[in-house]
Amino acid sequence: MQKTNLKEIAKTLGFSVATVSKALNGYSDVSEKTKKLVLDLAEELNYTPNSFAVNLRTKESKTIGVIIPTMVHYFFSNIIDSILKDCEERGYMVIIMQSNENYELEKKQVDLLLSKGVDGILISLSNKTRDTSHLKKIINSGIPLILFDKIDKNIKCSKIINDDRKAAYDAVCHLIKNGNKRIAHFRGALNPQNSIDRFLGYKKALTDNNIEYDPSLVYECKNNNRDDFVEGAELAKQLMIDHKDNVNAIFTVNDLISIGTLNYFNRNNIKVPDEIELFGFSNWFMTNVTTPSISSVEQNANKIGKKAAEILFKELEQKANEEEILHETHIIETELIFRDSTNNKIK
Amino acid sequence: MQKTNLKEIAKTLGFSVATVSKALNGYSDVSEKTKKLVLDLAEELNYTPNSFAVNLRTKESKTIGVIIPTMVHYFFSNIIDSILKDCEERGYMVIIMQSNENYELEKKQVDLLLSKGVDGILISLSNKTRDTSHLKKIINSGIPLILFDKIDKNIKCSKIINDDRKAAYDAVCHLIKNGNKRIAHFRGALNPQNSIDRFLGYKKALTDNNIEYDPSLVYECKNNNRDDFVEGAELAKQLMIDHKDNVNAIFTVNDLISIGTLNYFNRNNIKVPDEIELFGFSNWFMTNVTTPSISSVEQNANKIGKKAAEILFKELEQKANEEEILHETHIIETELIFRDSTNNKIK
DNA sequence: TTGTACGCGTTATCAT
DNA sequence: ATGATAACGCGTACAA
Repeated sequence: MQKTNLKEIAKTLGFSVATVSKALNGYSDVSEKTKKLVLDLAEELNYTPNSFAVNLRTKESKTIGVIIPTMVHYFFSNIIDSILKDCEERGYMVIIMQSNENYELEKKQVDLLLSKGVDGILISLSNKTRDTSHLKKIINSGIPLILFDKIDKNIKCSKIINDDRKAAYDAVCHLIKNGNKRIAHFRGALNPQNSIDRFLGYKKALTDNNIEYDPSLVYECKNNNRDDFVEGAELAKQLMIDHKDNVNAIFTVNDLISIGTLNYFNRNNIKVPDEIELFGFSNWFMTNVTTPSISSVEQNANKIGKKAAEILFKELEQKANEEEILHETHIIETELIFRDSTNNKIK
Repeated sequence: MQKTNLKEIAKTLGFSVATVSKALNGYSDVSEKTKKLVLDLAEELNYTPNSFAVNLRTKESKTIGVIIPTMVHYFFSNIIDSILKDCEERGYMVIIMQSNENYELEKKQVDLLLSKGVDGILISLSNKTRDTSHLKKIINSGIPLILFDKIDKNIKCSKIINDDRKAAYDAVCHLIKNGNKRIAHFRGALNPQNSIDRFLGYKKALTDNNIEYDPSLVYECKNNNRDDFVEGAELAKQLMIDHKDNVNAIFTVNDLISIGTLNYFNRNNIKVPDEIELFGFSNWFMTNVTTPSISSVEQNANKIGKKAAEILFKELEQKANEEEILHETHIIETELIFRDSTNNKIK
């Protein structure tokens, strides 16, 4: 079964290509009879327009591009999940690329997407991205760009983020309200903005509550992803060596580190939350099933993805209508999820 | 900065469009001088060919489509990960769609991909897919189709799979060699082929070792994904009620169920592996960090993705050369990973 | 209501 | 070595 085209249909029906095209696209200036004739034959021949030609003609591809650091991560895969669903409903397709936290790759991928003629681009920047010329290139091309989660504040485009600093602040305040004064922080690497913001939230919570900030209680996790578990356990061990009886709680930059930490405590008979409380970040579903379950921060990844898509389509429409495009920064609310790794008398 | 095209370059340089095109595409019949002239100007103007036009002309899009049941799953996200990497290297883009285990959606997505003019399609079928007319449509369109993991044996195309039955067989044989005779199986839902095959492997291992198959030792997990943890714990509880002192080991259809099961045992002071041994499936990284760690089956998701891409590109090339396309079924080897939830004296 | 004719940007053939 | 021209399949302004 070969693909038919307008010419074929026109020829067998004795009409012109133009009439057939109009009939198929629901133009009003075509008689009901011929319209039906055309539609029926098109149906029968299983006609689908050649998108290459349509793209060339209309200059849009009904395709958007997404660049993320990695796919193999529950946070990002959830974001992608909702982006896909949203785009699907609107008849758009999604091209996904992974930067692998590699700036050069990210740059190359932007070029690829641009050359491919996508209608819009969503990016969560790699940790190594400093230079943003590639982003400016997108904007100069007149293609809507939305940054999410890992953003650059100086780029003139819409952004969808969590308020990491506030979320961390709230989590640590909860630990403080529980009566803890010596609160450690297993922070992320030094560069990523999220990691910085969570650290700053932690610090501010302390000072706002008149607790002296003690740098020796802050440990840095350098690894990524899967190794976080191991590093969480190692840091827990080190923390016990350094501060044994002088620490009441830990706030970790992500859940896997928390789980690693918990694992160390469980193995060494250190009672959570009685001897030490634990607060994670991201509300990965596994935190709900550890023993004890771990309190964490829900980031609402699905909402981030959904909002990102929503704003993109809004800008696409504004562009089509030649309206002015006003960029927005949306802050997706986070929630504290209280579980058994913290005392929760006061909420 | 507006997009330039061949006409622009040709005009400002005083050449014809044809010459410019040739120069850019490295044809030999163009003088070095003009070649350099063209390339320099193209560079300066930041020329990139309009892919819509290229697609229309060459009839290929350098884009492939992938349909999977869900993105939010470590197995699939790992497969996607390696597909993306492979395609990237070859300058191809990847459109990803999620069927959400919904047949109607899967069918619609195939149509979308076809209408979009992708050069090839990779699919892992939804559990509900019985009718395969949409797959035949792909084949009739002359577009290479590769099925992976969740396949339909009757479709004439290349396939990449694990040998689930053998993997399950091997795992259960290991449990038997450890001296266990009463081995339970927490199987998956009744429909999916993987779940059936793992069950059959379990059963065959028993009979091959002269152990009577006892249906009351087989429990069905009906849930998907995240709830598997909870169901694993519930089934463990039920198993203890039903067979308390008359069961030595459990083989579960996936790791999350194993983890749920382990969690129940840990909470109830049932020693793994001393009182009961546990074998999972998929080698999710979390099995390595539970206490005790859980023996599991490595499926080599990355190899599956990589091989799927490799075969696709091979067929693409064969098609381009008008060679005959011979479909292959590749079985990606699995490995037993022995950890602390089983006794491993004999391997 | 229908058809003619052109253009979208590129590649490829065939002259020159 | 270079260029004129057709073609890919479609949409649309304009003429009929």
